[in-house]
Amino acid sequence: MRYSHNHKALTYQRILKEAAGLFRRDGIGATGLQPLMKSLGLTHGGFYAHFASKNELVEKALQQAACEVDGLCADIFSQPQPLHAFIDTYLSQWHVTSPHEGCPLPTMSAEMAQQGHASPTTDSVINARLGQIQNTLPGADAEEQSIMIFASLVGALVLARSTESDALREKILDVTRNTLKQSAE
Amino acid sequence: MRYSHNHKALTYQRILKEAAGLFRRDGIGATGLQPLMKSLGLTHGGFYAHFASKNELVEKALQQAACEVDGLCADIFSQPQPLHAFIDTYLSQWHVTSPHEGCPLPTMSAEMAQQGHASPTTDSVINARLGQIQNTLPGADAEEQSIMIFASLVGALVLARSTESDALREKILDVTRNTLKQSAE
DNA sequence: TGTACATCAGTGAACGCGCGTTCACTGATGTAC
DNA sequence: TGTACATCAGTGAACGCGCGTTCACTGATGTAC
Repeated sequence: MRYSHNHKALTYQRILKEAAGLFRRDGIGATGLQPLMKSLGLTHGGFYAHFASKNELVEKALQQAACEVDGLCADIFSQPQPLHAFIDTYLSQWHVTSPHEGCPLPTMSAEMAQQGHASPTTDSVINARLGQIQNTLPGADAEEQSIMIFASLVGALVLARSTESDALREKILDVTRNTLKQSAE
Repeated sequence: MRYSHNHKALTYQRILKEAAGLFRRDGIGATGLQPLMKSLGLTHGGFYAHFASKNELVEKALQQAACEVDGLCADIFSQPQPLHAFIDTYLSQWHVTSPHEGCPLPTMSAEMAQQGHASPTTDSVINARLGQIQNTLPGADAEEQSIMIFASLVGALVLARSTESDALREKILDVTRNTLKQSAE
């Protein structure tokens, strides 16, 4: 082989990682394969040595983003993260201004659904988040509570990212954060 | 003048209405001006007799969508709609499958924010919905409650539209609907 | 009433551009002898 | 150790296409005489 035995696998991962970021930050449709490959110092023709089509990349990038966020949500020792920490992270300034590193549901999955390319990965990402929240809840209605909490988090994040006024954005984040945390005691 | 004195104004409104629907259903980037004009039986060149650019249309279409939804939310006698009715409408099967007629926040505003084209209209749409909910609430913390309720609605709608599994979608909608309605007594 | 003219909403070809995709090619490498 | 060869990740020109935008134009109309 021309390069080290895992050179191609490394390039594949670099493409995946970059795409997962750009798709979430700029949108899938707004991210061209040409600029994507160029940002990695490669030419666009080589893309098809790694993926059959842009659609395949989109699917794989969603999985990649899901894994990144899974890792981000689990703490260092793979213990369930306390609920208040998850809430703080999900509604942080960082998450609002860093969609390229954040939850792919309000960005990639929403656009994929709009284009009629729903993916089972989306459901598994939703279920992963719900399960993660559920694990921190004691009661019998933990599943219902987890859905309410996560829907609030997603909605507040979407609204916060859409607002132009800093005051309105802060109010949405603060109120949602505080209400969720105090209702969880 | 060539046509009736308000012919141009009518065409303007037809473009606006069609765009407000397509932008919400397919996305702004995925909606071309050529297909848009063609779907009205017009040619694309005439577009610029009505709007200076696609960006101007986007801004005006967001306002149009906001007005449509305002009208949809207010009841016939312009009385505030009962909260439970608003919740039922926002989380209805109809709203999930008819983004072209629904709230422009999870569709247009989210994409506009992603593209760096935040609009004051978005903030006013958010404030309008919050105010509408607030009017149905008695307590002193009506503002906080309205934010929590609306964030939950937006999040549940975004998640429901993204899911592939009917069961998961129904569960998200049902749980959010029921929990919000019973917590509002 | 009949004719000439000015208006202007809408036409459609053309512009440069970036898109996703294809493909004949390159050239640095590991392998075989 | 030295040379010839096969491999194959990456190159870059080219494809047809649709995009947003421009512009010289058409032709049905209301108005003026």
